[in-house]
Amino acid sequence: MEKPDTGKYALHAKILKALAHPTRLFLVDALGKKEHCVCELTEMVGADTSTVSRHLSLLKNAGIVGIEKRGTNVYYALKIPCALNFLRCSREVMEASLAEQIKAIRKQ
Amino acid sequence: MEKPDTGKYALHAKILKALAHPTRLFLVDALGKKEHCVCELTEMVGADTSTVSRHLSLLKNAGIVGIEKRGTNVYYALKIPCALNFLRCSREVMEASLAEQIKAIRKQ
DNA sequence: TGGTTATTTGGCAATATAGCCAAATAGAAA
DNA sequence: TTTCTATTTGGCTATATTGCCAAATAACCA
Repeated sequence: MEKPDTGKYALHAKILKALAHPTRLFLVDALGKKEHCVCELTEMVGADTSTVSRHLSLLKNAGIVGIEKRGTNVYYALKIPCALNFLRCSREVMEASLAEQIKAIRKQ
Repeated sequence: MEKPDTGKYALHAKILKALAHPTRLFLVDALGKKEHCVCELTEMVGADTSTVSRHLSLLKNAGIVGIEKRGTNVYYALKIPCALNFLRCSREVMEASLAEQIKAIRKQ
């Protein structure tokens, strides 16, 4: 068994970290349906443009989304469609975790 | 489409965040094979006991692992086996992301 | 050219996270 | 009881993350 902080675990954690934020999950969900420019996403998210831009560039750095410039707009699109499967998959974990937590509360 | 910071996305992000650390991924991997006490895990991880204990309690709060006290030891076990499927699933994302990043570097 | 719009980036403050050491706690055994 | 071991928690520092505003940049249009 490999120790943590070796490549494998660090890399894996990096990807999870990139997705581990409500706004970024929202963005990935939205981009999974179709590409959007920053202004559209800003409108959907309801935060400052600069904030949304930073979240998007973080996702870009993780290799999850890509960009295409058209006119003054920058269009973001999901580059890794399997990220959606992964999210669906992790939602099961979320639901199971929730169920466990409810059980734990009842036990108190 | 639901806005971020509503329950669904926040909860999902919480679970991902709990897993988004090299040491915690390592711990989940180890506990996926069999239960372990903190001292065993500390040995495997190679960090301070207090650090490992804190990572474990974070996983416990997320509902991912559970404990059983036996003697002076505390045994941790994976409470949500589907977390392993999820990790396998997210590894695909990691690999795809890596491939995309390599492509991006080549383009420069 | 100058002006307008979309986006990114610098800078800052608030907050969260991670790690260690040392102290507190819990249980087992002498 | 005291002592020992395993684990958790308090306290601290260092670092990372988030979000906003304001300034910089980029691409278009007049």
